[in-house]
Amino acid sequence: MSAPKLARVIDIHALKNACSSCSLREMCLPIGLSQDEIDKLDQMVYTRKRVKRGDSVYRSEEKFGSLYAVRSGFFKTTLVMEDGRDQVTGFHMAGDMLGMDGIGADQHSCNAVALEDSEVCVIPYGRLEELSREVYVLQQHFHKVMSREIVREHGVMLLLGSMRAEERLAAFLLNLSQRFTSRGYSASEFNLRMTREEIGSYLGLKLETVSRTFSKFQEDGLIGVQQKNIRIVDSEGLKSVLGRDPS
Amino acid sequence: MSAPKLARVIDIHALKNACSSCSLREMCLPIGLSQDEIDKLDQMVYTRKRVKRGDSVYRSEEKFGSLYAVRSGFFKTTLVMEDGRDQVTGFHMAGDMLGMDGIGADQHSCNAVALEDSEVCVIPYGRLEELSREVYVLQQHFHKVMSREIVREHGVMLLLGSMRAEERLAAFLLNLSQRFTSRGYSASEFNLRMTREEIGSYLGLKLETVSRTFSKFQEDGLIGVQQKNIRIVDSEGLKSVLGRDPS
DNA sequence: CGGAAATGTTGATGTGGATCAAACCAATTA
DNA sequence: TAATTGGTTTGATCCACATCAACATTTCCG
Repeated sequence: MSAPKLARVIDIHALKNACSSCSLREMCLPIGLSQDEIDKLDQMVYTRKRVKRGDSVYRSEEKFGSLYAVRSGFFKTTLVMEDGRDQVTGFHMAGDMLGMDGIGADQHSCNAVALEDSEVCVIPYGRLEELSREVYVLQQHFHKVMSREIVREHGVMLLLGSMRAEERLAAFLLNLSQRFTSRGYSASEFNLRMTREEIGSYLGLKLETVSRTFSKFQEDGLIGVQQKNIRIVDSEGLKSVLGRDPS
Repeated sequence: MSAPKLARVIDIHALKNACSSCSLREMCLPIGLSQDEIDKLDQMVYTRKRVKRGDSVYRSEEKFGSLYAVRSGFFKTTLVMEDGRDQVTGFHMAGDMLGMDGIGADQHSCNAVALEDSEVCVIPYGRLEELSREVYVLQQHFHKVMSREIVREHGVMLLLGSMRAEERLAAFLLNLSQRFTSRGYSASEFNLRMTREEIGSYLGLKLETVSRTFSKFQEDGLIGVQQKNIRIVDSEGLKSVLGRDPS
């Protein structure tokens, strides 16, 4: 009588951890894989890890061993200069992959910090390499994920190198909105998980400038701001902030 | 009498194009491969392409098909915004890999333009995928190359987001110097292949600021500048420009 | 060669965003 | 309910870099 019960417990546990039943499978590693192939993934991704707000998944200089797929929650990645200045290099949400910076030198080169209580799937890198030699679609997909990270960073470079404060913040909001949308959340209303200072650090601005610009957007009827809550009122207007000359 | 002659011509040609005899094999794809494996590479990299100064290897939106290893010469990669503003996202020299931005969306997302007459090895991406499924060391190496590109871009983000003009230029010069060194050229004297405007675009500065900062470094005895020729006089001094507060 | 175009330098002035400073607000904790 | 803490807003002022402008130098090419 107890054996079946135990079995069921294990089943439920397996189910909970499986890529095959993950709601993110369409935007995470399993994209395009057959059932067979996803089963292989399930064997590879055998750990889930909770990360409390403020804790990190990995830190700069730490030995690299695994990639991490964000299962739930919200992360920032940061770089720190010798003199202590630091910079946010990205914000990451469910379905995003973390840790690819570590492959090249076999140690991480940034910190991945949870901005709220979160959960990641641990993907042992050696296993991923193995499996992607066997499963073509997986190899292909993994390469795309890395490539897209490169392209994402290109975009940030453009933002930091060529845009004015208002453009940066507009681009930031539109990008967040788009990413929430593609995850099935509202495009027009969401909660920021990061502080003004973190936004500023990401955008190469000071927190006061971020705050002032939010206020200006609000006055101009583009958005509604109330602390961390953002409503996008006029998304076309926001878009038109990009690439319009200073006025 | 003519057969051997022809054969020799072909040999020389093959030799010229072969990864196995390439002087860059220690910093390009062949790193760590056995003779056997390099022979396979030779079959994959069967085209060389000359690119004249000003011409591009690929352009944004173009269909992606191959990666390119810089064999000789010097390149910049650039992004263009809708409104025409453009931004240099990198400078690339012998041994560097170009085109990885194209994998994710199957089309290139930047322009790769030769800053001097150059030569690239064409690496058909499908073949690279195939081969890296067979040859573990190649897979590993390719992943490292992509990862390092991510890390390089992190560095640029830090530079653009957190450094002042002098720091940016010092970091730029030190980086160039280091890359020339690792290719066997002088660490202390080299020729810039790009204009002040291109440097400025890369560093998020105007060309006038670049020019002024060069002059200042010269006055301070850190470098010697004569148009495109740069001599690094006091590399420790240059390093100390980084992360020192405005003075 | 010589003239035009591109590139680089330097000066004078302007400005977007940084810095400094003071409240304000929301969430905890006592 | 008050006190504390971390985050946000807003105003006043400052400065690093942009902009505008004039000129110098190099490169290109008929």
